Amino acid sequence: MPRTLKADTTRLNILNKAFVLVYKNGYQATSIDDIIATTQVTKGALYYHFKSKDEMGLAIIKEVMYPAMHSTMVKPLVDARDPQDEIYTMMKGVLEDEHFFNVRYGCPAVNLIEEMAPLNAHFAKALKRLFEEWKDAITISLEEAKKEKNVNANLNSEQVAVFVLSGYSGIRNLGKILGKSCYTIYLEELKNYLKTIK
Amino acid sequence: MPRTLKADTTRLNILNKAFVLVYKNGYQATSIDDIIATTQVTKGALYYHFKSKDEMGLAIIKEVMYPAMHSTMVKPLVDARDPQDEIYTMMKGVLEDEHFFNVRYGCPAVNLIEEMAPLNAHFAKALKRLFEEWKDAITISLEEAKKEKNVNANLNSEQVAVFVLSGYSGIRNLGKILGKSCYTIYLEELKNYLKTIK
DNA sequence: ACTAAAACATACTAATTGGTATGTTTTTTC
DNA sequence: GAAAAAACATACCAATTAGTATGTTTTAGT
Repeated sequence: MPRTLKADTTRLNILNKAFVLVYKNGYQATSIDDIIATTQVTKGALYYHFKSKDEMGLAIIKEVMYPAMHSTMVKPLVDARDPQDEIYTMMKGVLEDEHFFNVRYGCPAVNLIEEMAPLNAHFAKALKRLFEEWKDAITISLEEAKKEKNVNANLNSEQVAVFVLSGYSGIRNLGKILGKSCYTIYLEELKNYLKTIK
Repeated sequence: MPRTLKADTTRLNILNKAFVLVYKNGYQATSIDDIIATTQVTKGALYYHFKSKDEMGLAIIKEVMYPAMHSTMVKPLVDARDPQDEIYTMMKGVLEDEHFFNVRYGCPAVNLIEEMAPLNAHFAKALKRLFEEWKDAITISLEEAKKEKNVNANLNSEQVAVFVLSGYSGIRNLGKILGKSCYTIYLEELKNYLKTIK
């Protein structure tokens, strides 16, 4: 449990650098030694802040991934007046953000689901929370749009949300083998699809 | 290079058992020792058939995954007369096949793309071939349907194919955290989407 | 300034990793 | 049936793994 500002800085330094390593190489392929090498933090310090690698991994999900995903994926949909437009814009923004993410390495959360969900129930639960919130944001925005007659009244909002999420997760995966061009193709067809729920 | 029938049997035994281990635990998390333990094949025999773990991994993709995916995903679309129907049926069949695949562990090929595409160019290339062929099968079936006026004439077939593939890959990922129910939801909305390309 | 806890540092460990060196046994070929 | 090659078996190895034991230094509270 960190108290001092310095300790907090150390903890965040570990979390952020470890996040990047895990993002690029996978969780299991990132060793504690890799992390202490790139953070310049000693093993004693690391194990003072986290009692195991898995605890650190969970902290990465909750303290690094969650806030990042929330602000880029969930927030843009809150109070959406025109979900079709806003879902597309959000998706385009996420896929074109090359600051945090890039085509080659996909999406940190999708990667971690793929690798760790079957192996670690705690990871699965934390990652599920991430995507449930995103799904709910889409669902709610569609339900609101229904009231304002901006989308088809007999639309199954949650069904559409799951469909959109699956597209995102999948194109992040395909991007790794097909390259960035498939993002553009996907976005074009997403646009077409969103038109049809009017 | 195997010659005898017995040697071929050993090789295939390794490949099939290793495939299952990799499918369930990931490639990097599956050790050579794990493989020799479950196959009852000694290390000497294994390294007689494959000169490295990566060579074995490539053989798994080409000799186990490729044929399996081809028969369940590509073949059903060849000579498709009504692609909307056949794409849906194929997808339903793939997602409901619990013999080879299951929700918890996702799709072997998707898993491997996620884990290995950024780390190993040979893996990426072999996996790309798999999905390119699947994509082409969908594209061609749609182009044929255009001629017979079964789908919209100004449809971008490849774009639809990429969109469908992304949905598949994504729902395999989401299935790991949301469980089997999301397969059903996804299939329902896929059906809706496919109606719109008429 | 003193003390206790917090924060970090160093040196280790036992287990596991992919791979190899050096065998023996089994088949094939002539 | 003998020689050669193919197929397999055993014992090892250096490197890496997550984690720990045992320190020292820094900070906070009085």
